[in-house]
Amino acid sequence: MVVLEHDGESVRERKKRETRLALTRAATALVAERGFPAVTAERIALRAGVSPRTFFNYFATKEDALVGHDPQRVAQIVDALRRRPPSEPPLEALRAVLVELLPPSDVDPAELLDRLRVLRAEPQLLAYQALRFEDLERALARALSERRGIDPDNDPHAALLVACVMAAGRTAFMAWCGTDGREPLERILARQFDVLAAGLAATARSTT
Amino acid sequence: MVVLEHDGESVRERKKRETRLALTRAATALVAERGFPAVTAERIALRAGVSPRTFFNYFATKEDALVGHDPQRVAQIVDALRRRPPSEPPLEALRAVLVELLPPSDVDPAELLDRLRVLRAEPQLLAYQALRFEDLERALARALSERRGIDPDNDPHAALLVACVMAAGRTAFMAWCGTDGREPLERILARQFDVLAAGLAATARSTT
DNA sequence: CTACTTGTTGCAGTGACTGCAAGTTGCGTA
DNA sequence: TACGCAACTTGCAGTCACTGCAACAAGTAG
Repeated sequence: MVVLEHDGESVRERKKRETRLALTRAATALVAERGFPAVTAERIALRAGVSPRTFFNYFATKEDALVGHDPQRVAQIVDALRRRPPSEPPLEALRAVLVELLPPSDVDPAELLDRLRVLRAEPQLLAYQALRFEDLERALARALSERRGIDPDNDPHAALLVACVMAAGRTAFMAWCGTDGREPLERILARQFDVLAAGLAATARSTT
Repeated sequence: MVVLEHDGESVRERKKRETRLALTRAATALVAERGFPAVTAERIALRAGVSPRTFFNYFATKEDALVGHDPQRVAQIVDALRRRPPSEPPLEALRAVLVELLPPSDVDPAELLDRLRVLRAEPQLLAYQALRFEDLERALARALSERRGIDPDNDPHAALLVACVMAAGRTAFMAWCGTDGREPLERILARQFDVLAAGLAATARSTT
């Protein structure tokens, strides 16, 4: 149970962060024990030591407590993509940006693993995570189309490329979870990008 | 408003099919008018001329009335994949199966387009659709891993390949919707597969 | 026409989620 | 240190998604 450092924060900020963390921990533990549908928001709140109403001050949905979203993060990644040199091939630009920024740095890896394990077992949560990934996917596709000067709403090439890249991200997270975190996420992510870059046709033929 | 042929069906079967169709049509129209969150299950039922309770006899969730799932379909596609010759490269096998079986044949294309347009505008529905696609994705990844004799729960290669293939499917549907159905879905789908097969790296460099 | 099966409906109940109107608590200021 | 503002927590009442159950209606097979 690692508590990451956060200096220069007020008492208020610390309390909020603690409550938020307590809620996601409670949610993760309860869902691991009983399964997502059997866990009520009320129970999560009580285990975390706050009122049921407060739960919804922190998370808009039960799913949010487990998946966790961060609009800033999307903006950060898209900005990084925009700052890449225009001459760089899109796949390389995406790779550079995502390998650096996709692995969360502000979360304890052990807890992230716990949450991923729960996620993998609960279809409902997986769908919710897909929604979050799709936010990023759309934003990236838009940025990429603009970069190439094509109408973002009708650019199947960019859409496909970005979707494949996000697939690399998703599968890397899952594979990382499969190794129980023993192999660093960055390396797995890099390997998935290698597979993509080498061309799926070629890779698919080999038996690994 | 095309009503497809269905012969040899009993009165019961016809009524059920009609009610189901009325419900999805009502749902599509209402959501197009007011947006998904503003539409209640009750209103959908009333517009379709059935009681609110009956709505939930047909669909487990509000989303289902718009996205529509079909477990048989997943099984059908996976079976088709299993019947492919083992020597065939995975990407080609997937392509052959999906180009033939992914475009729905039992739905009026105009209504499908309506639903896709609504889908594209509503994040919540998009997420639900992602869940449905993920069902298929998981099943295909499993079949592919088994075919190659690898543990299905830890085969990032297969997971990535299938995810990319499903991305081709998803983006093809969206691009088809973007052309208002003027270009046949099969052709767009085939083109997305061409992009995949040619290797993303190469394609991404070109400017279309 | 009768017995059986299948589908519809209303009702009551649970739980997710929201807006509102109090309280509490941290924090800058006099 | 006491005051007042702003932010956070809480309870309450309400809406809506969704479910199980039991009565009822309608199609079906003999």
